[in-house]
Amino acid sequence: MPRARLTPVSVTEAGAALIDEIGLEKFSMGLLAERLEVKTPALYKHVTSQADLVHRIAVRAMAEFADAIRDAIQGRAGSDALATGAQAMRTYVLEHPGQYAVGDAAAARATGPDDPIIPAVKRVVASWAAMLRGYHLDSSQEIHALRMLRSALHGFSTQEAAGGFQIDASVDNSFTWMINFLDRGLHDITATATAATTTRTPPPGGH
Amino acid sequence: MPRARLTPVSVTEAGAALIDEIGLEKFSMGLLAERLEVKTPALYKHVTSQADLVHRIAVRAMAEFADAIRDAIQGRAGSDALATGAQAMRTYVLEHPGQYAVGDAAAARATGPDDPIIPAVKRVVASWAAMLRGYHLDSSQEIHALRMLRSALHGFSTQEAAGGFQIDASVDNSFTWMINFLDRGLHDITATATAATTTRTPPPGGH
DNA sequence: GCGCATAGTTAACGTCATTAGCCTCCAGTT
DNA sequence: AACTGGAGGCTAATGACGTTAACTATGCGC
Repeated sequence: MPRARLTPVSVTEAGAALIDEIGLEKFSMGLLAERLEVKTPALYKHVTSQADLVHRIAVRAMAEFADAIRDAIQGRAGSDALATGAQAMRTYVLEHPGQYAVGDAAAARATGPDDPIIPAVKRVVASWAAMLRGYHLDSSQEIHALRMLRSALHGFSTQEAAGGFQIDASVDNSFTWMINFLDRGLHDITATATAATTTRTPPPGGH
Repeated sequence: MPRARLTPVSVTEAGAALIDEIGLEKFSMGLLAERLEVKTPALYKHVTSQADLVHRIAVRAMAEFADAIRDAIQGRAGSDALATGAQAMRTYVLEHPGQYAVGDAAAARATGPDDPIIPAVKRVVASWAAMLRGYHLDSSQEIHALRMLRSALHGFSTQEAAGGFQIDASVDNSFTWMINFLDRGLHDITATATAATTTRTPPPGGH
């Protein structure tokens, strides 16, 4: 049995892959050790606890997620940036459901400003904010549009990943429909920018 | 120590309350037994396993959730029904985060058509569908609008419940803003019903 | 008052996270 | 090439938790 096989990074990577395959509930140190062809206690030479390992996975996941969103939006603007970024998010969640779930949970209960997941979360928010800038929203509405976008994309992606959409046909169509809906609405806000912002905009007279 | 104190229902109710307080991760049979002033194995006289108990909690939660949505929408239509139903959902999730999470998870992996959670899920969907009918959408778009609505409301509520919105100020405003945005968009679809449905509707000429 | 079905109890087992203590391999020194 | 020290892996043990088995006691129907 040769030495120097595992490192904190390699353990984290293997854990990330495993958590995508079997989910956080079934994830265990024993399973990960087995996959690494090592006995369970060996893992503790590289991570201090299961909680520590999961947090490392979360940080790594959020960083990769931030990269994916940034790369998708890069060089695009407006509707194009929205559609591409949204698809990138959906793809990431579908391909890495466990990592996304863990990253999202860790971000929500991030301890302090020194938690290494915070920069990654900030990069995600910055990407979405940059994307929204293409719609020239009133600055007072940006925070609301951002939260709506996060909510809609997060909700759709996680429900799809969890198998929450019964008729699996046309989920693609539903997603693009939603993106079109959001895009149209964001454009209309800009178009009616001088009207009241907190009350409903009257429907346009016709097409 | 008198007899005949616990029942499957009372155990489920106590479990539901506990899971809201401490979350699914920290939930354990030992803690629930302690709260019921009983030793752990006593619970197994009323539920067959922890998985069984959690599933009972899920079914109960989904039924109560369905009731809340139905009651909120009852007797209302259009924008009013949307706003009230959405607030009812948000309130339920914020007040019962553990139960909602468990119910949602159970619904996603519902085994067969004989799973008792299915009727409850169907009632929820029926309520949303009835609400959407007030917007007179093209029938081909209903499924997409429904999924978008579920995604947005689910995403917003769960992220808020998890503490995912950093600046906690104005979360109320963000929610009503989102509801207004969705309402406006749904009205606009109806107004431009004869135009192409899968491509973006051109922005209205002006206000 | 008597029995018995049932709710609850104690004891025990298996699994998992975690820790302690040992062992062994290999890098760098000589 | 032998020496050594530290790092990485292993076995054994502990404690929490889910679960089962076997026992006990209680209160309802006769």
